[in-house]
Formats: sequence, structure tokens, C-alpha cells
Amino acid sequence: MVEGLRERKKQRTRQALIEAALRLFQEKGFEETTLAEIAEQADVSTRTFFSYFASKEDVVFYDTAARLELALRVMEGRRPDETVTGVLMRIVEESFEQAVSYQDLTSEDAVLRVRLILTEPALQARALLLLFDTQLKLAEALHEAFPELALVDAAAAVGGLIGAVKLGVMATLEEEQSLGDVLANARRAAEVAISGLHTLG
Amino acid sequence: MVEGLRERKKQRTRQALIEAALRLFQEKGFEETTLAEIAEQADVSTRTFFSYFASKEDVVFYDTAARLELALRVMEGRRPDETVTGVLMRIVEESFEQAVSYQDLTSEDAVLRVRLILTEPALQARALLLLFDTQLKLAEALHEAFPELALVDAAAAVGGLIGAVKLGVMATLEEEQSLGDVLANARRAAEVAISGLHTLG
DNA sequence: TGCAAAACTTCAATGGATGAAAACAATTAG
DNA sequence: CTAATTGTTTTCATCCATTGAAGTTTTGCA
Repeated sequence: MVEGLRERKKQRTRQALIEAALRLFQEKGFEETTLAEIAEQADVSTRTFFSYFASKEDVVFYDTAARLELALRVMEGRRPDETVTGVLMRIVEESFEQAVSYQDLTSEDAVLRVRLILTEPALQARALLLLFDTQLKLAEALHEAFPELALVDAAAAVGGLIGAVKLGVMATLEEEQSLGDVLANARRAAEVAISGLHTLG
Repeated sequence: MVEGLRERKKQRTRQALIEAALRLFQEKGFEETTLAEIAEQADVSTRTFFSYFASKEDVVFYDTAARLELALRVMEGRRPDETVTGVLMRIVEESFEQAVSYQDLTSEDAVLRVRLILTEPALQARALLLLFDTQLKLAEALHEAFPELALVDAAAAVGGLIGAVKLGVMATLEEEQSLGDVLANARRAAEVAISGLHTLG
């Protein structure tokens, strides 16, 4: 059976909330936007907002579940001859891809969203928490994909690579930076993690 | 001139707030404790709480500044022949040390505090944000301590090592685990980061 | 058509956070 | 020692995110 009217309506409401929220956050800032305003723009009651998202921060991360799934799918679809590093690098690359060009969002909007997250402490904290949970799940998935790899090692691999890329990118962020520059820093940081800290002398 | 009465009083108030808060969080839980209760136990008005801490979460992390300073001091005091990895490992070890036996807190209380942070999402998020900021500062400090090391690489090193240890520990946490087990996992994860992901096959 | 389930709204309350002004206490100058 | 000054705390008022409960509207289905 095709999705009923009910389901379609819910999707529309959800989408309306997301769009209203992101637009208002851009226009007036995150703190300055109230839930009442978001709800009004989306034409629902404020109470309803909370049956779609657990908090004001969460709207911004509406696609987290989808992103995790993509990563897990990449993990499961690893080729038999692929190395641990190989799979992880593919996951990191696909995630970057997705981050700057997501679905309905134009690439520009996607970048604006990233900027919003980076400048708002509440959103940064939420992002870090989500990323952390994601990493835990990835570590387990990695452990299952490579059963001979102990869980500690799998976790260390995931945490090491993502940690290196995250900090490598964030420490070198600048206003007038192109996506290419960011990418280059990400790759270089990944290199460090892959070849090991000991190579730094 | 010695510290005046005013200064001493402030320290006492601060201490009273910290103790009241931690005690109540243990007894009734973080969410269940209100600021009004904390303030009452510390014998100040709720408004005063906020001239000592920026949020309810922040009391729990009252010693963050001191911990960062310790780490930075270790960084600056690196021996001339010490490697990047060497300094970073010493920082990680000293931090662990400090985490499980802090100042006035008995070792047991320190462990309880860690457990509290791990179980309360709001505190976990705060901890991750603080840890992230700390890492950025460490990366800069590392870059200054080893000027020949590019900032990206310094950041990748810090993020890679701490990321590996963090995830290695958290992914293997279990109820009935001894401190020794945790330590062992931390060391093993650090090994992975130091020798590089490529060694995992 | 008419009922049951799902989704939404309204209403009320809680509690964290913040600004402003008044009340107090510690310092310091005279 | 007293008065002016400065720092700290309290009181008061307000905002807003979040949540529970109860009642209404909508949609899906027999």
C-alpha cells in the first residue's frame, strides 16, 4: 500500500518545520528565534513542534539518522579485500560529500547550516554529542565487519581517524577559506592518523 | 597584600555551591535537582548561582580551567629531546591521574562524578564541548612547542590521540569494570593512534 | 456511515536563565 | 573613625523551552 494521506501530511509538516526553523535561524540567529515563531511559520502549535523534534537544537540535525545509515551501509558493503583504513576513509569522504550538498538543500544552504552549527555553542555541543554517538555505532559496526579486530582497536581506529580529521579541520578554519582548502586539511589530518603519530618525530 | 575577606568569602560561596550541587546531583539526580535547591543548600539566592557558574551543567566542571592549565604546563615543560608523541602521552596520563583523584574530592567522589557525567546527556554534551575546546588549545600549544610542526599536523595529532583514547575507553565501558581495565584499554587505544591505523590491516 | 487510532491544539505549570534596581558589605581615602 | 566608593547579593519581573494532561479534529478502516 502506498503512503496514506496521514503519512504525507506528517512529512509535509516536518518539512515545513525544518524550513521555517532554518530560515529563521539564518535571518535572526538561533537564540533570537523562538519556538513560537517557528511554529507559527510552519502553521502548527508550539506543542506540535515537540512531537517532531525533541528540542530546538534538534531541527538543525534533522538528517542525522540518514547520515548514520549511509555510513553504516558503506561499512556493511565493504569489499572483501578492503582494509580497515580503506573503509573508514570511504565513510569519511562520503560524509563530507553529503555534508556540503544535502538533498533539497542547495549547496549554499548546506554550507550556511554548517556555519550556523559552528558559531552557536548550543548547536556545537549537540553536534559533538551526535558525532560521538555515531562514532560508537561505527566502532561496533567496524568490529562486526572485521571480527578479528578487537572492539578496543576498532573504536580506537574510528576515534583516531575522525578525531584527527575533526581537529585538523577545525583548528585551521578561516573566514576566507574555500571548500578545497578544508578538504585538503581534512586529507592531511587523515594521513597523520593513518600513518601514526610516531611519524611526526 | 593577602587576600581580603571579600575574596575569601567568594571562595567559600563557590565551594559551597559546588559541594551542594554535587551532593544533590548524586542523591536525587541531575534533572531532578533544581537550582533553587542548590542555592538553598549553599545559602545564597538562585540569582547568585549565576554569578559563579554560567549554567547548571557548569558546576560539575568547576575544575576545567585548572585541568587545562596543567595540560598546558606539561606541554611547555617538554624536554628538548622529547617527541611529539611523548609529550602528548604524558598529558593524557596526567589528565587521567587528575580525573580520578581530584583535590578535595576523594577518589570515590571523583569516580562518581565521572559516572554522573557519563549518564547525563546534558553533561555528556557539555563535557564533549569542553574537551573539544581544550583540544583546540592543546593543538595550538603543540604547534608552538614544535614550530616545525604544521598546525594541521599538530591538530591531527592531538585529535587523533585523544579521539582514539576517548572512543577506545567509551566503547569498552562496562558496569563491573575496574580502573585498571579502563586504563588498559586507554593505553591500547593510544597505541593504535601512535602506530597508525594502517597497522590494523 | 460510524468507530478507533493518530495527530493536533489548548491550557497550565515547571524551571533555567537574564536584566535592572535596590540593599548590603567590604575597602579605601580623608 | 566616618564617608565615599566599589563589589556582591538579593529581590523582582520576565522570557522562553519543555512537558503533562485533557479535550478536539482528522484520517483510516470496518
